[in-house]
Amino acid sequence: MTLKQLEAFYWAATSATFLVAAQRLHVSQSSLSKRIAELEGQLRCGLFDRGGHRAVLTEAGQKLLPLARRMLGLADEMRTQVAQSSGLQGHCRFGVGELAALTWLPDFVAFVRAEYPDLVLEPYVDLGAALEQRLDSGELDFAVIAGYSSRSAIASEAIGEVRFAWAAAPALVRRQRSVTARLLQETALITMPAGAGATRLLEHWLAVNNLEPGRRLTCNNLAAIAGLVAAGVGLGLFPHGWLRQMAERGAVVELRSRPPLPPLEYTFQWRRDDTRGLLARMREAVAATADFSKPNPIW
Amino acid sequence: MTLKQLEAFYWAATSATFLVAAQRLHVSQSSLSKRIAELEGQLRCGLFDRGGHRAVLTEAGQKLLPLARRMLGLADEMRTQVAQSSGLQGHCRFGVGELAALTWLPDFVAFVRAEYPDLVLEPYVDLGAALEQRLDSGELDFAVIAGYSSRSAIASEAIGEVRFAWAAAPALVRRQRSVTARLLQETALITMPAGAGATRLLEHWLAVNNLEPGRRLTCNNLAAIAGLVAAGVGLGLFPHGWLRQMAERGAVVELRSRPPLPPLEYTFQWRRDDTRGLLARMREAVAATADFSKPNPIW
DNA sequence: CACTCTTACGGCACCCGTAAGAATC
DNA sequence: GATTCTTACGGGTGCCGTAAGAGTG
Repeated sequence: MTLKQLEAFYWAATSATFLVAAQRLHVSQSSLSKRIAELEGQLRCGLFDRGGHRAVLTEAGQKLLPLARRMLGLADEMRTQVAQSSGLQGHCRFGVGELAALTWLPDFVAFVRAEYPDLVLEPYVDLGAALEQRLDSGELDFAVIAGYSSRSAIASEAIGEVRFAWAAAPALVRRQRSVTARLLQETALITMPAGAGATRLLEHWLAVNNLEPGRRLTCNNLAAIAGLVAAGVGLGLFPHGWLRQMAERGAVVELRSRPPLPPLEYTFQWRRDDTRGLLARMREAVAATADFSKPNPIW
Repeated sequence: MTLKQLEAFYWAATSATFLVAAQRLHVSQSSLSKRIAELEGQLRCGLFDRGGHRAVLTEAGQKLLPLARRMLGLADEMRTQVAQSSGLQGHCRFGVGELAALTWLPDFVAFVRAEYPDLVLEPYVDLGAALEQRLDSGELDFAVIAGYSSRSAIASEAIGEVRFAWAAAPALVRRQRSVTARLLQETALITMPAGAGATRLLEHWLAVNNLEPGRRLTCNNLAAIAGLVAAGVGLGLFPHGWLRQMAERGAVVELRSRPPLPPLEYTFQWRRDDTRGLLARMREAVAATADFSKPNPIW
């Protein structure tokens, strides 16, 4: 019996498929399968029922799972308590919403690289809904996205909030500086796809205020949206701090709306059953760098 | 980091020397040393201070030790709770006093082999005092010997008692059937070496009753002593049940003493810091077979 | 047919044991 | 010099990844 086997078992048991678990551990799916088979041989009892389409834990496997979890937790504790390399090591795969990817991500990566030089970060950018699903399936260690998760297996903790403001090209709105029903009707509204936090926020605001935009244009890339807005294609929605920088260059002007958009709450989300010390450290690191409104330095 | 490394560290830390730990794990001392060095490399911190003659735990090592203990305990738990081979496996090295080796040992080995077919037993026969020392140094997992240990690191639990009786060749005592001061003076007293449980019991009895034997003859082999007694060389001391069988064949006769010899208490002894499930099982097995008075079947 | 897991197999890396070396008492 | 631990070095085993196979929905 080896730690590798137990690690393979743990991730296989808590991931959607063996393949997902294998990718997480950075081994081939074949290796992971063999590690588990080896463990089953050692314990002389099946841990997975391979009858169906996907392998599912047997009774013995379910008994073993908490033990394996404690075991890996102990291994973690050894590394952090004893190792004088006070840092974490290994890989950490996490999800980031598009907006956070363009504002907060560089700070976060820099912070973690300074704090834990031996930890390899693997950010994955996608919509919040997709990230939640990947979190649930075991592909990600954590995610930083807008709103709270509705899945019971996923825990969410508020980490910060972002204030959004409307933006448009100066030529589009001339001297107008507020969002009116008529403006919305006459111009396109450029947003992230449904499922993105900012879009959910916007939809809610529109419904509550009984407004409807004339044309909708969605794009899954916030930087592209900024370009579209600056080009006068339509109205956009951007974090406050970011928008200010764009406005200073005269690329866009900021518009006010009545009522103003509520702030969008960002949360740190992780699997409730994942008790590794890594997560507590990452939560701290996220909180320490939580400024989602900051303009991206490349702009 | 592997379980083998942690196992090596644990036994090295709790044994007198690396060599003892290596013998316990059935690997070469070189391998054990390298496993530990490897672990130190993984944790990036020294666990042993090799400055002196023997390696001694550093502060980090002392912090790691309880974690390693819990880890190995968990591994044990996995094997016993999950494995359908309901039994223990691996090696178990234990100490037995000479007397118990000739009476109780065969029963015990048979019992354990039936109950735990995958467990390899390695009995080591010696005097109680020597066994205690080996227990302390980490060479033995447990010992079954007379009396309680005085070492603080060793725990003792009463397991059973043995009643002794005097024996002599019929020709030596003629019609006399009791041990008198005169008989003791005139004939030799054949005992196990000092340090054996029965001998300690006897010394105490002699001192309390203010008696002194004429000649002493010690032998470290109880079977040999039986032969000597049967040959009329002197008086001997044997477990009650065993003596009865010898007496039935007419080889010896049983003598009574006033006051009679008190029973000799046998204990199961183990290292207080050894919390493996193996030990609890072995304690049960010892208790289940605790008949130290039974005649040896080979007689 | 797409997906998931297992089996076969060649290659490389790691770990073991023997034996010699360094250091302590 | 005896003991304890480390280092050097061949040899074998075990593990990995690629690729093909078997079974399910």
